Amino acid sequence: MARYAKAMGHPIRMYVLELLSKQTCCYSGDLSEVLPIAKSTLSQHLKELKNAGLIQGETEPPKIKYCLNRENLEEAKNHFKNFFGQ
Amino acid sequence: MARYAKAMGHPIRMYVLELLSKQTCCYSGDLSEVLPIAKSTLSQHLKELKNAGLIQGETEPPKIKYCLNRENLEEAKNHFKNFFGQ
DNA sequence: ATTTTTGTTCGCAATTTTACGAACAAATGA
DNA sequence: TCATTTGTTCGTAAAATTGCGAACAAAAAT
Repeated sequence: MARYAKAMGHPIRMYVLELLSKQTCCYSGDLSEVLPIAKSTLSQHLKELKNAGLIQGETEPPKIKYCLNRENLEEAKNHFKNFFGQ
Repeated sequence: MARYAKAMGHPIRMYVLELLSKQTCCYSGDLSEVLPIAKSTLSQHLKELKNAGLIQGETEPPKIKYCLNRENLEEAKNHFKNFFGQ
């Protein structure tokens, strides 16, 4: 759970997650246009979200389509639900 | 929300929070006995949890009784609930 | 064949986090 | 009064995080 929380513990990453929870998928290029950070920085944040298992990237050359990792997100959800209580 | 998540993003801090959610309150001395870290390190983690608004310490000389900050925890809960959906 | 688009990786620097022990402060107990 | 208990703060060190631009790679478009 701490691992999930840690990944969620940055505004940029939280922004990405919330966006994805609203529109199923997105391209990192779209994010890059909106977010006030360098492409390389965004790439790192996406990598962290991926490593934490919260998102997954489907390569769709030359772009990459990012989606939530529903399975792990469900697991995370249950952890948080359990902790906070209902 | 990222702020709450960040505070929850460390195993020691998560351990403290889960303990407090099970037994309403505890003394940091009790934690110190169980956790494999120095007192000063524990003190720092508790301070972070306090700064994030997740716990509060009631001074009960010479000890300090720590409890969850129910109000803020409720706020955090709602954020997570909202994010994860139900 | 080149150029463009898209995104990653590589160095690098600055900052933050994590952790420790020593020193300190406050209240209690002998 | 002096020692003990409890916890914080300080200084320090190592590691991780955050962020950038430059260089790179792969596919698409011209």
